[in-house]
Amino acid sequence: MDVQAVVDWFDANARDLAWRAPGTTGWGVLVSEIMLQQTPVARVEPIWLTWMARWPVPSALAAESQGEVVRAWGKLGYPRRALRLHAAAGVIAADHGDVVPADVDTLLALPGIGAYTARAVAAFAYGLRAPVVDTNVRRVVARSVHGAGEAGPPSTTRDLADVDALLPADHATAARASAALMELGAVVCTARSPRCVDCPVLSTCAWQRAGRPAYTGPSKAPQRFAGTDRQVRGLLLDVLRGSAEPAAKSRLDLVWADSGQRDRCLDSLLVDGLVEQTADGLFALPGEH
DNA sequence: TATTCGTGGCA
DNA sequence: TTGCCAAGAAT
Repeated sequence: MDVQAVVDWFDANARDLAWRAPGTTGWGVLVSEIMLQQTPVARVEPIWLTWMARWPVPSALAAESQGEVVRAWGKLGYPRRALRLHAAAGVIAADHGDVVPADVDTLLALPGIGAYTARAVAAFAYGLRAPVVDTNVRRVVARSVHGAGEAGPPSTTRDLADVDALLPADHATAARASAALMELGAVVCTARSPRCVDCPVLSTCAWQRAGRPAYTGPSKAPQRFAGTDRQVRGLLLDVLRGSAEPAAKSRLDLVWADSGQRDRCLDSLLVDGLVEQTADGLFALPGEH
């Protein structure tokens, strides 16, 4: 595919996202990438702005209690991300001079940072050539290169190689291309109702040339939520987020009727370190009592 | 490799 | 109304 065409399109059409503002630090990029995992841009932006004002450097976040960080995470979802980011900030402050590393392998060693986030930070914060593979890029490659309606099951090794083959040699342009491919998937080459009329690589798209065939690969497991432990954990944690003082179990019991599931979920929150029990048997966010 | 882990908007 | 989807990581 013609990656340069995507970069040119990006130059003219990039969204004006808060973390793309000139002067955003590696820390700012890292926080944005963690928050954006499985979470829409619109929900992240206000929280990110709050965090940057409150904790402008890793050591500032690391000095905060876990509970306060979980509370400030609000309803972004997957609150273990907040705990892991807090832990990563501690390592960055202690071992890396309070500066987010630029090296992919060093980033990968930090809690909560995986194959995507490590390369996203290297590319977007430091302008390095690193194949950034997220759900958007996987879809763009599946369509424009492989002619498939959507990406098949992820394979880090194969996905990285696919994107690596597309990136130009020099760091700055490659980093720009990584951002451009993601943006194309997020704005034009979307999962449903792709806006192909606006696509900068329409003329060379393998999926388009094949007549936009429907996806034929294995179907992904349906993503349920209602009635799951995820929902119950969310309800339990929401009580503690909204409470300045530790709460009695009787208060937590109100959020879900099934006591077996309720207790199992509370226990898993304790195991995860998202909730702590005080000496007098009450429940609270960690480190706040 | 397949599951688990929140939350909410939208077609 | 409800299933699908949203810049994944850890296990």
